[in-house]
Amino acid sequence: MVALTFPDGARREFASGTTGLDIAKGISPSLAKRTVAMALDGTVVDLADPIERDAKIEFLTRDDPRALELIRHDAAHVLAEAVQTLWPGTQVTIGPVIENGFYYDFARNEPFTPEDFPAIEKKMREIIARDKPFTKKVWSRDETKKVFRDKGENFKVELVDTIPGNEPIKIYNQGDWFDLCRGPHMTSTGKVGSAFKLMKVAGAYWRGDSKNPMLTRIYGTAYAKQEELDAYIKQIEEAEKRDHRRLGREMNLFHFQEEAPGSVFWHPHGWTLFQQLEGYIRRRQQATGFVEVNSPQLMDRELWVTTGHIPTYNDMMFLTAERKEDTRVYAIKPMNCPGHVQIFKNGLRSYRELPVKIAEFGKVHRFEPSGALHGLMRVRAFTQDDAHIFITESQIAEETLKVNNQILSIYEDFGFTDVRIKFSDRPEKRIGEDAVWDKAEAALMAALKASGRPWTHNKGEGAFYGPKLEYVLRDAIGRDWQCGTVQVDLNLPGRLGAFYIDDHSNKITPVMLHRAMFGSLERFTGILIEHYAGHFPLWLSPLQAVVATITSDTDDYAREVLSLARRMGLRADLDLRNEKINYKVREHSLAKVPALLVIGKKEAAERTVSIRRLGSEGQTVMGLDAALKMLADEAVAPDVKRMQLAA
RNA sequence: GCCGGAUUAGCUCAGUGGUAGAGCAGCGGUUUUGUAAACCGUUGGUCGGGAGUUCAAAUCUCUCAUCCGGCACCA
Repeated sequence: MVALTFPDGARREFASGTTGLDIAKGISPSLAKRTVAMALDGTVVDLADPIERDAKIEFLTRDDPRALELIRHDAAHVLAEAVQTLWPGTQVTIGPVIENGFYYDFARNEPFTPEDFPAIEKKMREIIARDKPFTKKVWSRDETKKVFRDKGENFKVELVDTIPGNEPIKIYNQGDWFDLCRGPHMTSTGKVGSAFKLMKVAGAYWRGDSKNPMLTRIYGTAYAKQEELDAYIKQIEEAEKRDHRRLGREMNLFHFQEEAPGSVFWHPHGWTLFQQLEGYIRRRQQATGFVEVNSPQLMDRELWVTTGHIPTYNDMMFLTAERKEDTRVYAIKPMNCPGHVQIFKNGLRSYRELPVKIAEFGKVHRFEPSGALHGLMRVRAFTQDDAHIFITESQIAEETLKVNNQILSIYEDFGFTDVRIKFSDRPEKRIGEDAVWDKAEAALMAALKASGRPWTHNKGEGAFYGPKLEYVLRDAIGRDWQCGTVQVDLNLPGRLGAFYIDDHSNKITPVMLHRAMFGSLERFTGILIEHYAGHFPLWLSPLQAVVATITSDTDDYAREVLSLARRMGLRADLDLRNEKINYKVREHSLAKVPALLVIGKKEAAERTVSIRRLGSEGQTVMGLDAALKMLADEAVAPDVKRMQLAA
């Protein structure tokens, strides 16, 4: 007998081996009909599974949030059957559930195109309408491999070998069609419903390795209800509207062109935004003891051999050509650290000076693979808010924690509170002794734990010279981008011969922390464009106010308003064009100008302005001085505001 | 880098082998206007670059470049 506890707290006994379906039927036929799966002690399993031990039992209907994964997973199976029915000979591989849907990877000589979607979706609807039950069988390893080998499903054969020896090999049937699958599944294909949609096709390497053949991946999504699917599609459309590449063009912030793939042409407004961010970081780091430097763009290639960059990243570095007058080859810096070590090394350093915190808004160049380029988010030339902190070993945890706290405090100023932190430890390709890595990882982990923030472990993803913490922000379209980072480096300072004199007159190699807060200013600008959907807070907005006239009679007063606004430090423009005020309001609203100062005869006569704020329908009339003072106050950066309050 | 798609006026896009188009923007006029598009006129293109097929190519083929969606990569 097994004792099952129901959600209402009732506890009943059943014969061991009774299935969830039996129990549901015993409660009520309609419950059995609505139930798609069950959860035993919180783990979702097939409703047809026999129950062998005491547990808490719950029946899941389609509407249960936990059933969404099942709907999508079942949809993936239906997709696979549809594709194999339409194109016999296509091999199936894997088809997991992902964050916003599912995909299935197929091996077929002819690639699929989105034009195939209607036919595939039609076939999927047929399969769903047939409503065949999902049934599970456990096969032996050899039997499974033979069946799939005979079917020509070579990828599935390979997959069987990756399943750990102690796990059963499960086969799920839906009618005649079957697939190797971990499960669980719902009771039948009909439960998938009709709220699904194929989204896109893409190439993807078998088992995620670029050395393997490329498969065709079909992405799809599915929801319990049509309204939820519609809402999801709507949400994607809305996200596309705030895509930074689109807003960058519409707001005239920057552009790219063929001659400089992956390099930004910053327009005046975009550059203003960039400079606000740079100024913000400059103030923040200045307040915590960083000093700013500037190091050479080009340095001898040999230096980069010493650091280990050339051996690790040769293909991704830009190098100069040899020339008659100078046969040395120079590398365009892909990182600022070697330059900062040179500055640290120039002159004798005492332990009393540590920590030495050297910062630079260094522009680095990296030959990123062509397929990786993506607007401002992934470029070949970018500016880091980079710094290197030279410390003793005993200072690692304390200084790392300080950096961590400043990064999080900075993100908060922009409204990012949901920040993912990743801890990345030693990669396969690395420099330095394992004992050194042990120390570096332990110190970094201590700081991470002290921060009290949630984090995830990114095994083997550290830099070649040390472990790191990465701070990840999400863009409008749901893609994650690494911004800040702090890395413990027990290798490079030694390689470059840096040392300080300790309290016993010994030469000691310092530990170096690499840190970046925005990371790439280009990327952070892109993320902010999307985060604010172009509606920047006043302190960041490239153009803060436009003075717009209604008739030309008031041009002189408008010019005076502009000049006073500028004298107060506001970034303002003047619109004296011979256009109706409706036209001007529309145009500047679309350009996302935060404040519109409208000047008519009344305002000129009374020395007032009519302020219309972006996003509001109405306007308020204020005295000129008060209006400008209000805007100037609001235009103060959040960190400056705090400094003013502290003073 | 790999798979697929795209590239026509400043922008958004139409044009499937036979004389390159529209809307918006721009420019020139008229209009002096009260909070999201006044009216009239008009400029603008080696159809991404190169090669080929053809009497004839924006259109078909090849190739290169860039961009887009994924994958791989990301010091």
